[in-house]
Amino acid sequence: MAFSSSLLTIPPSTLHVLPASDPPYNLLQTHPSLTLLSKCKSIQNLKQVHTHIIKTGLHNTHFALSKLIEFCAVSPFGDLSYALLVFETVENPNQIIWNTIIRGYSLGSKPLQAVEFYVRMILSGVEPNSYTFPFLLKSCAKFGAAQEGKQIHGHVLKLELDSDAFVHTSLINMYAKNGELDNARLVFDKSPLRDAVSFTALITGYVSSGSMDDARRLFDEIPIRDAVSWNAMISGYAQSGRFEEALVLFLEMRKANVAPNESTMLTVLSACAQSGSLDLGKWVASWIEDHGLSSNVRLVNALIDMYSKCGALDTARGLFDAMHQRDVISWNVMIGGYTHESRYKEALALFRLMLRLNAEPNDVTFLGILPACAHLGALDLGKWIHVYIDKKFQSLTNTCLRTSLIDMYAKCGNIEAAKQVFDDMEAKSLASWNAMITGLAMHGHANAALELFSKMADEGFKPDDITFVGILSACNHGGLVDLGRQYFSSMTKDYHISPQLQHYGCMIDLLGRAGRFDEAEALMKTMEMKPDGAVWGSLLGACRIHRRVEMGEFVAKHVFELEPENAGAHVLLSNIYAGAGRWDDVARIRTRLNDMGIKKVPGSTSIEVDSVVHEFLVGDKVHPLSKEIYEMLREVDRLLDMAGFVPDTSEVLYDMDEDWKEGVLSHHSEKLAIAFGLISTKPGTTIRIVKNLRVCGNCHSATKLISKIFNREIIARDRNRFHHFRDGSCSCNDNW
DNA sequence: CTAGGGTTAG
Repeated sequence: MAFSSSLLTIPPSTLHVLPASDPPYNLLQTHPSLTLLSKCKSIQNLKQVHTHIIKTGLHNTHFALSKLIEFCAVSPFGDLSYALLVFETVENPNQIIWNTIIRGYSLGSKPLQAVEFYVRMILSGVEPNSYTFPFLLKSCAKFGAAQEGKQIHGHVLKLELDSDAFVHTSLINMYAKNGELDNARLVFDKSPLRDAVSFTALITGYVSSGSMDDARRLFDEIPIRDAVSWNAMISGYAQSGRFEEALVLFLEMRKANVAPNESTMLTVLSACAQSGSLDLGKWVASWIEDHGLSSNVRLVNALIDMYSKCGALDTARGLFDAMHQRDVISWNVMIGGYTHESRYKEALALFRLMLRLNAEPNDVTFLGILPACAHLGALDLGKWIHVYIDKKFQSLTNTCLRTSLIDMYAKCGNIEAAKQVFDDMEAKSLASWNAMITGLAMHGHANAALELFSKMADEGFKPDDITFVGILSACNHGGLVDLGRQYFSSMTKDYHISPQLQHYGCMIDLLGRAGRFDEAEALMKTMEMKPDGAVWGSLLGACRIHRRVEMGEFVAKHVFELEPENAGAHVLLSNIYAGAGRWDDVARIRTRLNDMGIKKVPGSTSIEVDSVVHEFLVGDKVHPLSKEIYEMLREVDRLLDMAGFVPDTSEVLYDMDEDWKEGVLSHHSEKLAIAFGLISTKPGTTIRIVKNLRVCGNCHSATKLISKIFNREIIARDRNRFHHFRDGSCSCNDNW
């Protein structure tokens, strides 16, 4: 504490205040120097006015000096240190001048200096008054200075100022902000002063401590509610996730004929956004227009956010494009909207526009844009952002941002870079550990993931359900059946985490792959929830690996029941039939798929070259370098053929979609992307591709060979995991 | 010269 708190226990002296010796008030008030004061926009302006005041002899008046000090201390264009310089020149400053300096401190970043100044005021013999305490108490509230606040409360009582409405409310607010709700309540209950303002101060205390029901009881007692009281309650509900109640209260506010203001609408729009209440959101939009607030940046930002979260992204973009002025939040909201709706390419495009317009991105921008990089595999852009963050946010140890970088690097295939960021982090969060463990799991580094898990415990972190999804998927991708079982049981027994669908999914996938169908089935029977399509689907995949036709039929029935449109499952079943040479059944499925009009999600593969993401569909001929790509493809096939590669046609049904008719196996999107990578990057460069579906067996075998023939490391992400192809083999050990 | 709220992005 910078001041001795014993000073505060000095009873306030009763020295009288110096009588004012100023010329008549109205003469001064209209003095040109003082009119100029209010027009000052910088400290330079202000110094000129000060000079003028001195020249005209006004500096001998308390009034002019107090006005000057007030401006310096309170105005956003002022300067508190200048106010102090002027203060020191004042002979016997009066109460107003002392109060103004205290007020100035209460607004600044070191509000406790207000208390130091207050002590100085008392020691100089000037008695604090009803104006002094609101500033002082605000300082204590701002700084969380509970002890000082209590002592100051004592002074208030001694001076019998607790009957002043302003002081009274300030006391309630101070206690409420310092988390001493009981004291706040005591002050409130003891006084007959019960206006909307003091009610609201206490309500806000309850709201911020999460006691919405206490807040509501008080709110219902307020004799006359003003907009601020309504806003406090509405935002309280919104912040505690009770959006419906927030919106209902807003409607009641309308019924009570209390005019909403900008704050009300910001809160309401946020609640609409989070609860998907598009209709009410639209109503607010017209309210904003009717009130001539269409160029209010904050309101329009909130509208954009509401529209994009309610699924009307293009309406949001229309508003965004029409804005004359935007701030960083406008950007961020729009980018976040695209990311949220999985429109990653548009998110990146908007980010590029942002940079072109010289708008400065901030941490929130990157939290929106890094997941988009991660999804698209845009490693170059991700790296650029990493450099940017290191340059601009060096001093800032933003754990979220670092974690987002780990996730981006891992999902873009650069697990080494992810590890580097992780190791360099000063303050790790549970999310950071989870991102790293999940990343290692995706890359098939099962043992590294498990090692990190034990290290995590050593450093005092408690794993959560997400950690275990990572751990179990590590075991799964590494084919570690025994360890998988152990971790699964440890999760419930040692960590008391009840398994969710994802955990069961990992385990059943793991057991199925290992051919432990009985055990997988037994585990499914213990599930307290119904297995979803993904769980049955992974079992179906296991049936394909182990050529279990009958069980495959049984399992597929369950998948079709849950997800009749799941084309992937139909394809899997047909592959199972194809594996058994049951071509009639293969044809039957093909017909059924056509009859049902089920469209297979088209396979697409993207590859980033020179910071541009190129996307390929099967048989794609729209790329500007299409001719060269297909030339390379022919060369690839020729070399594969020479190396004795025999295409595996057992999964040929992958090609059954109408659009795929012309696409033979060799024109799968991953092959196109690899061919493009081969012609557009220097020899020896690692090729990184991202596929939206699972890699087909044929492409997997072909890619292994390509990595050897062309001496390239090829890192491929499919919808489940990573494959590192190198020198003719793959990191997944053909287990995927 | 004073008190209560809201701050849309994550």
